[in-house]
Amino acid sequence: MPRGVARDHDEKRAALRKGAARYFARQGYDRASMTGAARECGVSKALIYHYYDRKEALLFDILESHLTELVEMVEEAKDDGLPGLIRAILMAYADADAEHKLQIDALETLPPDMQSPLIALQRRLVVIFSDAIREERPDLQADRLRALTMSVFGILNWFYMWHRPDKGLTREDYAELVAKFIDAGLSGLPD
Amino acid sequence: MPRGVARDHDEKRAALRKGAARYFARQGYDRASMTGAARECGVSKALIYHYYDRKEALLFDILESHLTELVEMVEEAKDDGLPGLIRAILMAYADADAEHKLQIDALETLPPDMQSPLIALQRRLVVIFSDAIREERPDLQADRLRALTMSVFGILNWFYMWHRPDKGLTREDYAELVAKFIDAGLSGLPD
DNA sequence: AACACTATTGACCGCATGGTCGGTTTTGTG
DNA sequence: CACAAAACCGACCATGCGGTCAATAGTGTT
Repeated sequence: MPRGVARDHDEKRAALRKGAARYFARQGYDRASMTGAARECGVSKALIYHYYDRKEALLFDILESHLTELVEMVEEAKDDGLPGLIRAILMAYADADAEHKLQIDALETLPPDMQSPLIALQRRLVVIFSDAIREERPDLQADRLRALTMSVFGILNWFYMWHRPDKGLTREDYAELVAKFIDAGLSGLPD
Repeated sequence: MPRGVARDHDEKRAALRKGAARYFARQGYDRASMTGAARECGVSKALIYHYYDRKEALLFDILESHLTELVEMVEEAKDDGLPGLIRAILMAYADADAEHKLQIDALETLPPDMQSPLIALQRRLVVIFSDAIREERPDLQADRLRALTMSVFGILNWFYMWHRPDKGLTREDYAELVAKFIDAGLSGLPD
């Protein structure tokens, strides 16, 4: 047996993921070209096609590894209650704004069979949050629980759209503020 | 003077806007082709270029007329307090999910000089909401006020991502629920 | 050292897309 | 009615893109 993949194969792939994610998020996945992604990573386009056989495969890898990490972090914070979850997810985005943006607006460009495992990961996040909310308000009907859960995700997912790291509240401060806001909203809700 | 534009010129343009918006939102603006938009509207591609000289001009018109309408409706509800605003904006989206989706994820594809008037319209919405929130909580510091305002927009803007018209709460029910949630959140917030 | 496979590249291809053009039909105006 | 411009179309063009290929350089294994 002559030789396997290089020892740094995984690191190389991770570097491509990171660079491509940054570039994809900046340009928008559809407008972003593979040539551009290659330039951003400092390699040739053909090399990317050595690691990934399609543009979609690269996007899939970016999203899957991001979501997997997210699920892990959130699962660890599962027992800290809703404020803990909010903090955990906002912190997990800290160095992954690009990946997060892609998750939101490029996932649907993938064909259905590539989407579904990613949607399954998203759903795990939703369930964890939903459970935490139900813990605070066990009296909520199912459709209201769902609506409130999605509202919380709205707050969280919108964050990267307006937050500028060098201006206004820090991530930590925002996590604290919004956790209190949501807590107060849930416990103050009539019914 | 031989003849001006047709009497139904504006209606034709509006129909193109509507059809194109639907198609653009479904496919994603970047993936959507002008040929496809033309097919959706039942006209030839060349005809669209008779009304709009670039793809971007069509998108701009869609977004501008949507945002203008939105600002109008929200301005009318200005004095109904935050719950009234929330209801107004959710209702305004009712037949404009496509336009709304485009506003969120295609605005940035426009060149800066086309973006800025649209951003100015968005900013008017933000100011109105921000004022309404300040009315409830005059004690909030500027950066917290901003953070909470954007959180409210997060909730509202995320709505179209998860809501299915034929399932779960109606728009009205959701507007009511989320208005109470936000109200409770604001008034329950310490400091 | 010899080998076999990986890592890496620049040049290339086919195709879809945004946009144009020349033309025909329709219609308001004098 | 005449006629000029608007309304509308099918065919066309140039460009940029995703993806391929043939070839070279590098490296772990025997």
